[in-house]
Amino acid sequence: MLLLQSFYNRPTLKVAQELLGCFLCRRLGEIIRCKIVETEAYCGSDDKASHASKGRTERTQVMFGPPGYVYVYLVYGLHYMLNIATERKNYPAAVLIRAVEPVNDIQNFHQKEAPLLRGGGLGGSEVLIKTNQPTLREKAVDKPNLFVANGPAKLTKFLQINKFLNNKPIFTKKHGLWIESGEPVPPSQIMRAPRIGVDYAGEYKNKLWRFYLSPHL
DNA sequence: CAAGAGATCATCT
DNA sequence: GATGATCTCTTGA
Repeated sequence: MLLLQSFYNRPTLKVAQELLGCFLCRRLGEIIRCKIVETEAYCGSDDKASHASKGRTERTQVMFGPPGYVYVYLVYGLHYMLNIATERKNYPAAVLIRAVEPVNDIQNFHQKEAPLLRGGGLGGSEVLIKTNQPTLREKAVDKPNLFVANGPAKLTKFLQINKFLNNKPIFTKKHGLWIESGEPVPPSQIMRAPRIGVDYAGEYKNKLWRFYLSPHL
């Protein structure tokens, strides 16, 4: 079932958790369906880790807009991040999608990306996969689905998400990017942790606003 | 393994 | 002019 705008018009911490287990869908010729396994919440102007803490700017206006709109921006000059605005208009908040697992057999499409799995490093979200261990490398070859998109920049690259999707609604299939509900995840399966890369955020750096499902290898 | 650096640019001061 | 809501590769123990 397609998630409608009302789904996103709720407290961001709740939306971030309920997105786990849902399916991020992208139409690129075929439809690629990916299970969402890691998210982060960015809540309000007081949240020093949030772009919105600097006030309303051209870049951050999406976060201040109505719920259910896509916020895509470039970090470190090369990586796109995928966020979805949450809560009411004028309350700046969003959920960052940090990791997904393609449901399709990725060998069937995206043949350009597949070679990266063979030789390249793994990296990715530190909680999901701990780096370059040979055993994990072998599993990556064996189960590429778990590794192609286990990081916020890796998933946007894999799904070809860039600035063209900025400010587009995700509660319709019109723009080729939408989210479908999945089996509800029991609260006991949801892990919490501090958000990544926000050491500058004062007291907010310690907030446990990152949510993920335990990796299954 | 852990730690560090490089890549590279839109955005904001 | 500085700075990242990152990833990958290299180095060195």
